Amino acid sequence: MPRQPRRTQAERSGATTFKLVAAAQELFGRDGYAPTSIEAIAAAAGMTKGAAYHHFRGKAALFRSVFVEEQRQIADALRQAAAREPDSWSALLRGCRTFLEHCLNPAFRQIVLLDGPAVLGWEQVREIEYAHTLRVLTEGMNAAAADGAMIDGDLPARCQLIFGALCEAGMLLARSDDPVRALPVVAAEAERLLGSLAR
Amino acid sequence: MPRQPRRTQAERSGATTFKLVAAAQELFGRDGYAPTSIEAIAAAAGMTKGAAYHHFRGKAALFRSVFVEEQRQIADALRQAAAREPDSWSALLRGCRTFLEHCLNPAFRQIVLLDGPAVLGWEQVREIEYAHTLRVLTEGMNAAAADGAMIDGDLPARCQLIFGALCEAGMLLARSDDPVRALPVVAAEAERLLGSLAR
DNA sequence: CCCACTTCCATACCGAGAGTATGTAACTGA
DNA sequence: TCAGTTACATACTCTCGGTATGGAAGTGGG
Repeated sequence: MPRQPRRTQAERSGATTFKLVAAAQELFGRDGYAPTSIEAIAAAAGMTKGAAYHHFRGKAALFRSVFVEEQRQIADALRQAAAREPDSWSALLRGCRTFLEHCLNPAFRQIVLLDGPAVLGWEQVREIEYAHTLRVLTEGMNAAAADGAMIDGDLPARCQLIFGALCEAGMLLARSDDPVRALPVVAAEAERLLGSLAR
Repeated sequence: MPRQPRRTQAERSGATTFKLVAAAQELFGRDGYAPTSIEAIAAAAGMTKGAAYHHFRGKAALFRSVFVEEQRQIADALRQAAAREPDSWSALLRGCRTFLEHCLNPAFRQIVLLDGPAVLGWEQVREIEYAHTLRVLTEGMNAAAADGAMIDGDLPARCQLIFGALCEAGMLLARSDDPVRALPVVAAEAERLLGSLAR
């Protein structure tokens, strides 16, 4: 009978990668990609560089995991918010507002909006986003279009444009003097933009 | 009577900074910010690091000059394109299309859309853009609004959102399989977005 | 239970590159 | 003419990403 190890390999591995990604998310989000060293991340996770380089190809790969994690989180938030709305159109509007609110999180802005494109390149960012944030947006738009609530056009391209507008709105909002008071006006403008696409 | 030097200090200084910025624009645009070393830039400009660090605080400062130069170039292109249009609204549309075409330039995308925000931060990027690209867009929108061609709302915020949409559209366009054929459809969607704001 | 094998992680090391210190040539102004 | 400033090169340091190596922990077949 094989003796039982205190922790299986999968457990060890999973625990350390989780701790690494969590620490990286914290530091990348606070200080940005370039000023954050792998060594600092490993130390914050209670280990050394060796562990990090064992589980990740390099700094960019670790960042990628953090980026994906951020995407997962916001996609979840968007889904939940949209699910509470009665119809496809109001779900779309609610999603936009939720996204803007999420942009008040500095770590999200730093990782997803500022560093993401530079570190991963547009190709990869878009690929990841299309599996999360953009996916939710696309589904919402398709639903609205299917309900006949939206004027005709190229929906994938439209999603992309709206998404770009929302990202910019998020930055604008977050860097305003009083984000809480600026939210309604920015959200209103975003909804006006979206509303103008309504049939 | 002071003897005439072959070149005045201002001439020397101006010539080297110009060569440095030109070389940096070339390399940053082709390879990106991180993979481009100061030494490589200086060498391409026919000098050593010392010159670069004499005229610029550091790598980011040199990049900033390049970024500003890119902004100047596109702002000029936008102004020229818009000036040929008969009315404020068609000038706005023409400007959007010109911006999209400009996004086909890989160096512009790399410097302005990908690296800019990560290297300079959103604050600084916005400040520079507001003196160039966003300034042109704002003027165009104000003119259109003054002509009564646009629905009411917060114009500064609207400029920002439209600008974000255009940037995303530019990336989408540039990375498509056949940019030349994709341009009409993306431009159409952008113009639909803008057109929906028409009165 | 044993033992070769793999996985996990730490320590030691290497090289690239950003930034600094210092020296020297070119220009300036009194 | 010459002291002082500006422009630039050379030499150096130091941080940091990445690799090589060694050992500890877990795994699976006998």
